[in-house]
Amino acid sequence: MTPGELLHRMPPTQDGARDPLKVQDLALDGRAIGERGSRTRSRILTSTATILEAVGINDLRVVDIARSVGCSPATFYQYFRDSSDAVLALAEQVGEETIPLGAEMRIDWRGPDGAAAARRMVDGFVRYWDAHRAVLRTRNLAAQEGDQRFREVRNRALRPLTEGLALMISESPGEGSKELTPYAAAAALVAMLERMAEFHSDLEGYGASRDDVVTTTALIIHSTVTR
Amino acid sequence: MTPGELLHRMPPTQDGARDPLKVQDLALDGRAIGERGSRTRSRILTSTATILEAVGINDLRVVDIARSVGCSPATFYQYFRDSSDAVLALAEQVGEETIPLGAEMRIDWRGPDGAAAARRMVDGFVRYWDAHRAVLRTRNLAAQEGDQRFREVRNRALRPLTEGLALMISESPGEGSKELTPYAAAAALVAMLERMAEFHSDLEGYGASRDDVVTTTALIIHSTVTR
DNA sequence: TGTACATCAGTGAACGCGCGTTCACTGATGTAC
DNA sequence: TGTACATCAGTGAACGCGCGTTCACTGATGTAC
Repeated sequence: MTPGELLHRMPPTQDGARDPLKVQDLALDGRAIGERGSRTRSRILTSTATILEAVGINDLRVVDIARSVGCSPATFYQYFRDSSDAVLALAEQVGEETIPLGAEMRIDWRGPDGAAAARRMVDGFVRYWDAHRAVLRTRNLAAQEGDQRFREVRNRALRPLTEGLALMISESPGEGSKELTPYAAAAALVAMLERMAEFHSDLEGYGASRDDVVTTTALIIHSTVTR
Repeated sequence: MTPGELLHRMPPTQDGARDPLKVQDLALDGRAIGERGSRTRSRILTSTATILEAVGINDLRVVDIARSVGCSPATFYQYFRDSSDAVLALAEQVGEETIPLGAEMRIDWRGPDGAAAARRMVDGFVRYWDAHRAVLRTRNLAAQEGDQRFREVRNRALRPLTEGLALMISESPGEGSKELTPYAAAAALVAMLERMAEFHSDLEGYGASRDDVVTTTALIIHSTVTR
């Protein structure tokens, strides 16, 4: 049973207002969203992702999304404010998936499995990008353009990595790490990691395979964090 | 004397065609650009840069540029195909300025002045970004969106850095650098450098000063290249 | 020095496309009794 | 089991804004003689 269904079966409260915690289950015109509605909503999201991949955010049109879903533009506006709102919802979904990558950082990277753990993290991150390239690219572009909503979604998604790395650096006993500002270094490494994940296939044109990119990136991160 | 003036005083060739090397001095409707015209062209570029800074490329309108220059939109179209064409011209101008940064890489970074040279390079690069933030941001956004013209301009501008770093890594005698793919590592480091230059002021909110960012970034680059 | 001519430079006003968005409506589904 | 009612869901068609772009034109400048 979906949350939508659940809400649907709940009696309205005395003044007709709904539980504020469930406010996300209201359509934008104030209707409650039932099972059928939430299926439509996710079909819209699926189509949005497909079109986004094909044409990019600048040419993403509500009319095209609606056509590809097989509904009227008016239906789209029941669920989303505009096309960027739908993309934001996609970015939020996708953002969740970084959490498992944070697990590699609870291993001691100075230990015998350290370099391998770093490599697993990088490899996982690149695979994550390969799976969601269009949405992640768009999220980052919007964030870079200054859109606060997308910045927050991005920061939240990257937090397991950023904080994991910053912690490692700050706890590092080595002499070399004294000069590093942990948070700045972590931000730098994550920035590098993201760009490599985004563009690794471009580098193949210059003779660096996907594997080379992963190895190289992991090595830089690992050695910076454990120096 | 500007190239425009020079052309202006040249006699037309027999068939009325002009030297193809001077084709950039023709307006888009085929007229030759004289002194007055090239002054107008650069006023348009100046206004474009100002507006770009204020509103970003997505809200950059030909009409607004024209108004701010004090001319008609039709005049704009004498010199540029559209607003992105003007931004491209700006990006080309600004791109030239990375050349001096490449000089720091002709120093031996393993030597006593190595770490300082790396720091000077990073510091110079951050200052370069501070001076041209709006144009560089826009150039990179367009490049990331896949616009080939902007990719080329960006790659050309970064080439002194990318190639300098790749060369250093490939010539490095150290054991650790054997695992690095020089070109991939150079691309990774430059990516990191760019993002730090772009966002260093954002990091101040997290307690990392501009100086911390420069030091940290320089350290990561230096130690990766000389390991 | 003056005049005719070629060429460079700039423009006002409008056309028209493309898309976002909404309105007033019909249809589908669930529930109470 | 049937019927009335409330509520959820979806829509066709159109309005209208905002901007890119162009046309047919006037004005400015330089040059030949």
